[in-house]
Amino acid sequence: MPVTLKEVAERAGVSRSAVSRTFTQGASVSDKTRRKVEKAAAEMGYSPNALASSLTTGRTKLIGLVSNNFHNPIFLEVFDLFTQGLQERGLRPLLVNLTNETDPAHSLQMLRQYSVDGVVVASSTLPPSFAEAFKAAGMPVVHSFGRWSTSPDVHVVGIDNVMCGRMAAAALIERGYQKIAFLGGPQSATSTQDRLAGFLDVLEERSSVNVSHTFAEAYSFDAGRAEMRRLIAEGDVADAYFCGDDVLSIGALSAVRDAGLTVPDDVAIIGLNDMEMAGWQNINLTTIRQPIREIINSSIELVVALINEPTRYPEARLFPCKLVERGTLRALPPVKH
Amino acid sequence: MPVTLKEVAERAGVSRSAVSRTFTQGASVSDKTRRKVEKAAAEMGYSPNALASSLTTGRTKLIGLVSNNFHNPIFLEVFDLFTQGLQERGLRPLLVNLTNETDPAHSLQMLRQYSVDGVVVASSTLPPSFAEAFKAAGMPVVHSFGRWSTSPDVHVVGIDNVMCGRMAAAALIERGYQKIAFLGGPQSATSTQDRLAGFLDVLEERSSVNVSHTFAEAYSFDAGRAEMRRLIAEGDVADAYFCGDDVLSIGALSAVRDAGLTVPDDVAIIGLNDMEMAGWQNINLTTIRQPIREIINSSIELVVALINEPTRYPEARLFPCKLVERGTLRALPPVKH
DNA sequence: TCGAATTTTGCAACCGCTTGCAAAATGCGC
DNA sequence: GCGCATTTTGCAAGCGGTTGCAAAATTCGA
Repeated sequence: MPVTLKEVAERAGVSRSAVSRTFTQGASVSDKTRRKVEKAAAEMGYSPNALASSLTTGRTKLIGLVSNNFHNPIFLEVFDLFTQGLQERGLRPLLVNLTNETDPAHSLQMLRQYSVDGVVVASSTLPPSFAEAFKAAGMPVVHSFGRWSTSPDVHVVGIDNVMCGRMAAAALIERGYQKIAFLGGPQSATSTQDRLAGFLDVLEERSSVNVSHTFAEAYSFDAGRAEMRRLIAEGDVADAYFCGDDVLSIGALSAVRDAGLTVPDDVAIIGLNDMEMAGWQNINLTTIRQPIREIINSSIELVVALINEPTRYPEARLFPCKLVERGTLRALPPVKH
Repeated sequence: MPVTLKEVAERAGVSRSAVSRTFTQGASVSDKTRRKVEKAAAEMGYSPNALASSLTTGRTKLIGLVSNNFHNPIFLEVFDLFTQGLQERGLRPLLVNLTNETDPAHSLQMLRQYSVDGVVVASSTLPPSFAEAFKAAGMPVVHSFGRWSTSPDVHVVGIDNVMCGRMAAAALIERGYQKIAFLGGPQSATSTQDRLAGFLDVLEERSSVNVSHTFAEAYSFDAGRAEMRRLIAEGDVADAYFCGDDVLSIGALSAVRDAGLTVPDDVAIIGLNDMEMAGWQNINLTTIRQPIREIINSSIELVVALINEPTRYPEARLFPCKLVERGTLRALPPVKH
């Protein structure tokens, strides 16, 4: 049904090569034939079949976007930025949903069947084994939101979660909180582990502050709420919590308020991500902003670079995070002179 | 780099056709050669190149998923269900982001270049012209969340928005509200128009109730909040609002509460969608549930059916919605005998 | 205007896989 | 064990493009 190169060639009265060349960047065609071809192509509504050309060029312009976080609102932003960023570069995202998927082999096969040019693994909870498996199969891969310290061979773009943990701890100390806790995401997530490590790193030296930590079962509202309810029921509530991420924070917040406690006076909460919803006035969450847009643009640039330079030396691209002050942490005490 | 059919054939000591046939359903191969081939394939880690085979079969197993709603949390659920549903059937979603896109021609080209087998347009705000353009280009297309009444030629899967408007009106009347309003999404969205039509349909006959309506600029928190603030500032607040969708409702709710009004006593709100977040205890929104899972499964089934039967007579598949009672509407008055 | 240098063009092979067709192999009944 | 029907197999062409190479056309200098 769709019109092919051959038909355009016939109509334009030129060879198939001529048509092919007018549609490939930097090929040698005279203005005259180019015009003939373009005219014919326009008349017939021809556009080249990217898949057919991929056979000979070895490039599909397909980028696999694999993720397992389809319930965290932050991922809407991720998808939006990724798809737009890829489209702007003439690339197409092939989405792979890894929910309930534990074996890299299967996803690898899905991607290989479509010979994607590169893969972006966007997840802070997927183990490094996924990105590593793709890399081992010879695919350019970048792990966005991943941990770089333990997978030195795969390109990572994201933030320094340890440093974020430190930043959260510092913010709480500066504001004078004494009984402080970490309410993390799933313990198996590298992001959780690192945030906790940085957090403890700062706080363990301070003998004056009381530190503790627990984990929620997932980065989700329900998990955050359940864990906070448990803490409240046990009667061991801290003054201030650093929560694993924003959606967890919102869950925790709801539990705190349901218990009749006020925020930030009885219990303070600081999140991480700064997803759109964190700024909604009825949420108004103080949080550490992860620069999603920069991470994603950089991930795209990197995976594209990798396509042309597959043996490129692995790197970690880390972006600084910033504290976004809203209503769930008390204000800084006035500076003394 | 990746291993090809030819290499497997050589290793297994059979012809290329034999290898091809062992990997295609229902082809005739003896057990003996099948075993030989499978052994060789396993040893070499071969998996067939879907794109190459698409050249001859005319099927890419790629389904275009086009949308423009990348900021409405409901779409996370949509993406999750779609990608999982497609994967289960051995299909792959090719995501197309139509944010800021007004011309169907460009998206059409993107889809055609990759010769997708079918397209699902998932949006209640995209004009019917998109789905129609795809259909005109000979692509199997289903418009999920679309309006069927004005595009009788394209397959639509979704809900009856007019009926939902009626349902909302009835719910408000049953509960004895007297001053009632519709706070819609963008006026250009077919979903908004239809919900309003159904709403007015029920209410206009009732001379005792006071009805009005306005529109927010988008289906978004900010738009809902802004519109509700405007209404409050003008001092013309109704007792009960039917909001365009859940995210709009949440925005409106935040404005109501900021103004010191209580919900549902001073102002009641009913949304539409029942996205995950509507059930969060700190939101607790009474809303009309749109059966997303059913809509999406049905959309997938339909687009798959369309692939094999392109001239299939167009149909609209509408799923009933249900009221989900939570905390933003007062309870039903007791039944009188 | 002519010949050499340069650019443009078409041919043909190939990318990885499928499939109609005819030949080869197998199965079956007696 | 034989002849026939049936199944399995390989050949070769083709899907829609790209590209190295050599021939044809153009450009350019003198």
